[in-house]
Amino acid sequence: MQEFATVSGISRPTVSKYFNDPGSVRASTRKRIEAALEQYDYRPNIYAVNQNRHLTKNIGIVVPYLADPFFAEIARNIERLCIEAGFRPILLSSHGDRAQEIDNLATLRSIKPAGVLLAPLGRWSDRTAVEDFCEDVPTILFDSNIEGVGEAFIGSDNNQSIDLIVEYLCRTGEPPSFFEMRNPANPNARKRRSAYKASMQAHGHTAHFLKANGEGWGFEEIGYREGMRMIDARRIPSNTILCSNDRLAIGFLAAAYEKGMRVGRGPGFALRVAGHDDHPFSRYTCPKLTTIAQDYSAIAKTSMEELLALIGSKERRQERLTTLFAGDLIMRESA
Amino acid sequence: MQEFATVSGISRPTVSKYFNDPGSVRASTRKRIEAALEQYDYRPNIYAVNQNRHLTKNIGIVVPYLADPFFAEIARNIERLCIEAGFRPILLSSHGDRAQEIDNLATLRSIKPAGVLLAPLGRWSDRTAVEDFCEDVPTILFDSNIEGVGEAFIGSDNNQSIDLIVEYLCRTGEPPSFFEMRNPANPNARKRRSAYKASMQAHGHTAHFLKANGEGWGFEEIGYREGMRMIDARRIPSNTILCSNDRLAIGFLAAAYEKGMRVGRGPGFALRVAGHDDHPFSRYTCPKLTTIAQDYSAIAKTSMEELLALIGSKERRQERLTTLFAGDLIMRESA
DNA sequence: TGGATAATTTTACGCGCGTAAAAAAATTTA
DNA sequence: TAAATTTTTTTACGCGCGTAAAATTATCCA
Repeated sequence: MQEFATVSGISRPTVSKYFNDPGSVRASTRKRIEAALEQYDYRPNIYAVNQNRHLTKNIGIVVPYLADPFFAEIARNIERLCIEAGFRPILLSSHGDRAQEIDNLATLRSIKPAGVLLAPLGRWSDRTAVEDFCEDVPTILFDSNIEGVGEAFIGSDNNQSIDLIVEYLCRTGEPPSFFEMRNPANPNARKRRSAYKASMQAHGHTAHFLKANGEGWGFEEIGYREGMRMIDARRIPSNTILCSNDRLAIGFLAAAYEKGMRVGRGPGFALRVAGHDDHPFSRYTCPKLTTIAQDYSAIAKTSMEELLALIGSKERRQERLTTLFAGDLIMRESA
Repeated sequence: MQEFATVSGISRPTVSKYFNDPGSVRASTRKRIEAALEQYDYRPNIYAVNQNRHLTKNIGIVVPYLADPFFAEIARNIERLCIEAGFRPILLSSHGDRAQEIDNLATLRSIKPAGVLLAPLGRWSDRTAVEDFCEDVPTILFDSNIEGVGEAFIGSDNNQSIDLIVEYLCRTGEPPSFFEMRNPANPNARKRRSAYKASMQAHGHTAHFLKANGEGWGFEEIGYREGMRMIDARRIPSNTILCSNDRLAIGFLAAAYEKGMRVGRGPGFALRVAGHDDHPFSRYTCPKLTTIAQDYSAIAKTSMEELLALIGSKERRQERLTTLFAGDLIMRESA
């Protein structure tokens, strides 16, 4: 930097100021620096910069499972917003694994990020570890809530969205059974379960659950395997099935196809199947999946804004903020 | 570190040595340090460390499109191997965008990584930018080859795999037409095209191409839209279709389903459809997709090994190495 | 037990930059 | 044009660590 400052005819501290905030130097000096910059293409050493800045310009992003295109998409949104705000995103995936999530938080700690956007594993998360982390680093939770942890939570309004699709299904055919994991790791899954139950009651029907055995994040496989089992066992009392998420639905649709059950609405169809999330693949299932679209663009935007506000204010929130976005019904052929 | 060294009764340089390589200090001192470590949980400042180490312990990983589960999976494999080797993986996605790829390389430059594993966009890559980068940073290409760029390329043997599936399809039914992008961005796609042509000739058939219009990385959408168009136009001369990759096949299958064409082998089926890559979703299509499984575990492993060797040797390779792995035929219901 | 060898300590410098304080210069305002 | 204000320069220190060289200590082997 000394060299570069010399050749551009500016003092080093001024050049340093420029890189921290180009607007903080006079317009004429800024021009001179930028002119020199094109000639010599110097760039500050990121490690030296971060060592001396107490607050880095890094923002950590943690998602529970990056191989799920849903999270890949939302992460991409957040990354973009992050860069636009002048920060450097550090994307980490927990790969559905508790230990990996803890590792990721440790990694982020060492990075000394200005803030973190965390979509936790949920029930599998080490609550204490996450809590400790949130004590030290300004963190905002998204997608999956852990009550009381982090400065804020931004997610979807499962009550609204489930009621929306239950109402639709009831209005246009038999009331749906609810296909879900027996022991869902994701808090959303449990919210959706109770939302389904409440919604069914509100519409004067009794809830019926189809519980899939299995652990882990291989939802398609579980949906397929357990779907096969249930169809074989004739355990399905309704011709309408609402799946807790699209990935389960994708597996279930594969099972229904293999069993020769025609999925769709209207006469000639044996089954209606609906999902939740508007997974990127849900428009290429057979038939295309009727589902709920989460507003992940809004979730990404709000999460980022909230985090930037938190970073800017330099102090923590008094009360924890919860923001839920409504989902949209995406009507396709499956229900 | 000085403080920590004092309380653990060791000198700072020795502690520094320990963190660079725990095996480089005497067993007794190692024990003392580790004991103190549990009490005081000190950790070296990563920025100060990287500033002073000429070679950081970072390894950059760039994939062209992380929302594609195929790349998410291979990235996860590489990340794991990276950590096991004592390095820190930095995962970046180019999101199918040329400018983003250039950005990613710039980001990696600033990180001063020990080495980089790069799966380039292919035809869309800025060859000069990638070349310049590879001059400065030890880089190994995987998945997509750019001839002459990087120290090595590790990928799949498209000639072998395409011949394998063409042979299978010819042996068990009508010889396949080849469904592909008209202007494929991916070098593999072009290799597969010529491999298909050669294989068909070798089996005494003439090649026939179904060329899909469209740009970008939305292969499912393109496969669906163009599949619909071709089926409508009755442009498909064979009852067997080999798709250049699984994502196109997923879209095509959705089109076939919607058009009421039963896909599968044997009597009663209108169409056979095969893919390539063993995409994570290919086992949940309707019907399940017959395809070629790339050995991405081997690709990940070899790429990593090659890079570590490169980093270890401190000098570049004399001649560029190319390693191709054979694919396996995955027989499912679609063909 | 006495060297030979290996490991550690002491001392010191440098990495590339942020940043504070005082002095100097440039710009704006009256 | 002189004074007030803003910006830049000069000077200097510190961040937390890697690492080199010489001196010291610990360990090993015969």
